[in-house]
Amino acid sequence: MTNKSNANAVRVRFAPSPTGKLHVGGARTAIYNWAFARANGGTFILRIDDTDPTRSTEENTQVILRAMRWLGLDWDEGPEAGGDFGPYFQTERMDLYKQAAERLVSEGKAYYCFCTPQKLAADREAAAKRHDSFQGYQRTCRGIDPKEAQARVDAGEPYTIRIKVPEDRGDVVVRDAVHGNVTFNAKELDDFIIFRSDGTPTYNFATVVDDAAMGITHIVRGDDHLSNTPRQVVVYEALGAPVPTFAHISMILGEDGKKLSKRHGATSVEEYRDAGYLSDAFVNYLALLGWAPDGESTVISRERLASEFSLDHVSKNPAIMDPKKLDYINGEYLHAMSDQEFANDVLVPQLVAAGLEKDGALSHDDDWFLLLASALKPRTTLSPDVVERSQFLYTEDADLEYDPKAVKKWVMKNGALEALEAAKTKLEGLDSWTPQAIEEALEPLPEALGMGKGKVFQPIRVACVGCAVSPGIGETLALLGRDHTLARIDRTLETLK
RNA sequence: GGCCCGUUCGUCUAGCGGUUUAGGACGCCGCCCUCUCAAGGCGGAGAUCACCGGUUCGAAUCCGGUACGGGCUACCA
Repeated sequence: MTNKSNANAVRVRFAPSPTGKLHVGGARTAIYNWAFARANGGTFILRIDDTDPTRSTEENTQVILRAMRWLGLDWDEGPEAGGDFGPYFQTERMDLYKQAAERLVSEGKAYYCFCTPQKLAADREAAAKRHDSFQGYQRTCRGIDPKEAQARVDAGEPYTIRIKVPEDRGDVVVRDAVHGNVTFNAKELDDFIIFRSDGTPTYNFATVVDDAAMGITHIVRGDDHLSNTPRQVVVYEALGAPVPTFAHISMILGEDGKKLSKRHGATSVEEYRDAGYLSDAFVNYLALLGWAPDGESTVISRERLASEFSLDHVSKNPAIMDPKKLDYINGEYLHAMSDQEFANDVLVPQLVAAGLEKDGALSHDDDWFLLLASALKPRTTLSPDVVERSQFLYTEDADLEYDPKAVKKWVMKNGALEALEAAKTKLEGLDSWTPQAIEEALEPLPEALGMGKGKVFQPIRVACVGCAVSPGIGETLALLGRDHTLARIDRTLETLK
């Protein structure tokens, strides 16, 4: 038994803020974290960063957990899973942040600041007016004697806590698995606030305290955080914690190349689920939006993703979401299913959801659903597609609506009457009502009538389906059943006479 | 304003100094199959590798600059 040494064990985390639903960008970040953990035999942690009490809700947390489960991204530590590094909600870790901040103050690595928001705004404005290249905090309170500061705090004066960026820190090099080394000069970093006057930690502080405490080794997150990373590195150093490796991944954009938003249509994971996308296909598409194991693969299994994923093949530039390709991949997954799987997992549930079938009291036997599944599967891109294509099988003969164009093109033509009558005669005499039997019965008709195949089969199709599109004529009529088929042919013949 | 990041077919990408007339996939177009629609098979169009310089015998690949796009610079995350 070979055990990876503990020191090298990969620990990654996905830390969404429950300020909204899980959107596609977040989902991809989660997928990369998950895949990286799995590919390296590491631990995948889910942490809820709910330090913003005004925007975080319990409902959003539940939506995120549900989305994660639907995506199939199982987490080893986190809400519901537990773990040795909990709690996994930041709101339950408030004491930790306070202790950490106060420890830094006592060690002289952070200090109390009494500047009012008004003063800060005025300073900023003045710096801008001077065209000062540095427009951050002017370090007004940095020089206050610690004893005096403590006295003011004790006297009840409002304060924040700011990190003390070391004067001589020089270049801060962020080690990034996607971007390589990114160098920042510490001089450009101001002494930013790590603890607010209301007693809550800021993101750049809380996230570092947690990532350090949880032993996170690789931070995979959106590249909107790259510019903040040197600040976080300073916090790691103040805390005396090892600095993890980073991997900043790009944004996902809408078709117009702009940030994904409502006007692009679906942006949340659950919207895609509800639209009928398969979890595997969705994960597949998102994983390959910014990562490629090679130049060839388009369809990649979850297993391959979980074994081959690596950070150094993650692309640096933003990716535009392509709904057409997502549809294609979804179709690939659908078509790869067996007829039985398709019937059980896609067809019947969709028919039930649409109200055409009743769960537990299906109107047809297994063979019928299997036949319908085989007929519809190659024609399905999104699961709900099956409903519309099955509709003609669930409509009363008398209520079937006919597409006027199809009728005009195929039924109101010379020969259609003869074709329908001949088909009727053939079908009436059939003793086996299977696709094969039906096709064999109809197959000689075109020649016998001296007509093209389309001229014969299309009127039958339109008569029985109501439109010019359906699976093969044998399958279509077999599914419809003899009685309905003949009734519909009769009804059409009626109108022709 | 300052700092940081990015830029290969319409889109996702392969490419890590010579094997490249830049490969694959989606989409698009055409053909085949065919009773319709799909699926499937075959083929095609589509990228002066953002631009300008430099390094090199040789650059999409390395370096510099420019342009354009994005991020950060908050008591948001």
